[in-house]
Formats: sequence, C-alpha cells, structure tokens
Amino acid sequence: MTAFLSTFVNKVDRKGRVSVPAQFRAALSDAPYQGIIAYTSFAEQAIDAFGRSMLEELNRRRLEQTLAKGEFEQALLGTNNFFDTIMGLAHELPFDGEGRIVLPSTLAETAGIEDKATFVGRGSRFQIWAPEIFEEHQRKAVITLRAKIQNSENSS
Amino acid sequence: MTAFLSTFVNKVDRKGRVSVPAQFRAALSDAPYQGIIAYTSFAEQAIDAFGRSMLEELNRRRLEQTLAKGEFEQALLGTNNFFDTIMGLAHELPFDGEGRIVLPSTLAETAGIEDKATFVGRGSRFQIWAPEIFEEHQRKAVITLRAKIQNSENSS
DNA sequence: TGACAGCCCATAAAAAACCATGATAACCCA
DNA sequence: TGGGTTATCATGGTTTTTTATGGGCTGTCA
Repeated sequence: MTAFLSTFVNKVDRKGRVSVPAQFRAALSDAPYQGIIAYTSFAEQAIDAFGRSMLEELNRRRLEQTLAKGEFEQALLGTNNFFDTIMGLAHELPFDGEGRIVLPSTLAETAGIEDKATFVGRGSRFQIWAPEIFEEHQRKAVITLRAKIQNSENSS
Repeated sequence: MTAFLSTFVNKVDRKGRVSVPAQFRAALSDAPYQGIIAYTSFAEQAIDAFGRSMLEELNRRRLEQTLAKGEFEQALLGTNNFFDTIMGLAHELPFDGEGRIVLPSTLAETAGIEDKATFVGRGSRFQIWAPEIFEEHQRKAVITLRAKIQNSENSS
C-alpha cells in the first residue's frame, strides 16, 4: 500500500505517545527512516503529516531548482516563502519500537488534542485531529458536499 | 541529503557557547569536518548557517556557472559580487566535545542574540535567531502564508 | 600575563530503548 | 463452519542513554 486511507482513533498516553495506525506505518515501511514529518496545518485546526521520503523529495527539488537557475542569492537569502516556513515549523517524529510517536506539546495544543487523536488518511499524506473537532469538521464537510451535489443536479 | 527542520531554543552560556541541536548535528554527521559555516544574513536579522558540504557544493556550482558563461576573468578575479562577499564574511565554527559552537560576538550582536538562541531549520541550511525577534518574524510569516492559502482556495 | 580556545569532566532532565499485557483480528485444522 | 491457536496491535510502565548545560584545567599566542 502506498496511500494513506481511512480514519483511526488512538489514545494519547501520559507521556504524549500515540500509536500510528498500523496501516499508515505499512504505507511508510519502504522508507529507510521509520517515522513521520508533522506540522500545524495552515488551513485547519489539525496536524499535517507525511513520510520523510516526501520531505526529502521536496527539499531536493527545491534546491536543484534554485541552483539550476543560478539563483544563488535565493539559495542563500530570503525565507519568506512556503517551503522555508514549513521547514521551521515541521517536526521529525520517529517511531519507537512499538510504532508510536511522541506528539510535541505545541502541535497537540494548537490542534486541541488531549487524550485521544484521530488519524485521517488524505492520500499521499495524512492528518491528526482532536476527535471532537474532526467529527464536527467532517459533519460540515458532508453537508457542504451534499449541497453542492444538489446544486449541480438542479442546474443540469 | 538529510534536511534541517524544526525549531530549537538553546541557551548561550557565559563563554558564548551554544549547543547545536542534536538533530542538526546528526544531519551534518556524514561530513568529515565537524562544525558549521555561519555568516550574518543579508535579508534578515539572523545568522545563516550550513555544513561544509553545502558550502563546497555551492562553490562548485557557482564556478561551473561562471566558466560556462565564459567569464574566466570573473572566476579568478571577481570579488565584487554577492557570493564572494558572503565567503569573506563567513565563519567556520567547529564543535567542541559536546557539540557546541562559540558564537563570534560580531555575529551574535548583529543578530541581537544575548542569552538564548533559536535554531531554525530551513531544509538545506538553518538559521540562528534571537528568540524574541524570531517569534515575531515567524508570526508574520504564518499570517502571510495563511492568507495566501485562503486566496488560492477561494479562487479555485 | 592574561585573554582565549581547546579539552575534560560532572549532572539533571529529557528522550529513546526495552519489556510486559490485554484485546482484537487473522489463521488453521478438524 | 466452528473452535481453538497464534500473531498483531495498541497501550502502559521501567530502565538506559542521550542531551543540554555548567564548570574547571591547560596550553598558546599576542
């Protein structure tokens, strides 16, 4: 399996540890580094995450691009862009022997996560939510979708 | 390539020493030289830094580019450009036995660093900031990015 | 001689590795 | 197909290791 699918709710223990769903771990198993990259989502009250291979690919492409263009100044200067900002915000979260990660308190707090966390597959990446917030978000998303479908049916 | 990511705040002791975060040291561990290259950022009130391998890579590419253009004289003589200026300003900062560096006072002063320093991963390089200045910068960067994402969502 | 860089050692706190267990899901064989 | 067995998983706690941080000691070079 290469994609992250489905939704899982896991417990966060006293030390801030959570098991990453086995299915998600399986999707990452080909990478040499066993763990994930995570940062606070810009769009939602949640944590965005993906495998390290994804990160390295981004990083490599970005560097290649800047250097190829001869934009040395870019490679050495400004940080006011998407990529650099995410790099500063991202956390590297390795698995322990049991496939758990430790949720950094800053990430957990901004996402509103306390004793439980919902893992949501989003294809090439996934998200971690506070269960109540996710359910509410999901509920609204369904309503919105339904409305859109209604509209397109009426207009056609 | 291993990337620098995330943010760490470390203490600067009386002798001007700071621990380089273990994760950053790990990202540099393959290089024979144990230490970093650092210089005052031109774009921000911070210190820019990276490993020696990165420096050599930049140098190599830059030379290639200059030669490709046929600017041989530039390759040997020119010092009046951005890149050469940085090379002149850069400091080589070796690790001590515990993975610390000594911040040169000129760098620390221009960055406004006193008793604490914030290490910020930027992918292929990293920065060192005064904590208060960084937080303000980060706050603004996040707001800008969030606005950009909102816009792109609305327009789609 | 006196500031300073390079070492070495010590320590508290945080992180990583390790081991144990109940529950569930997959499997196997009659 | 059903019942028992095994493997996997999520979860909890304990022990060991790593880190960040502080201080001291020695040589060196101006």
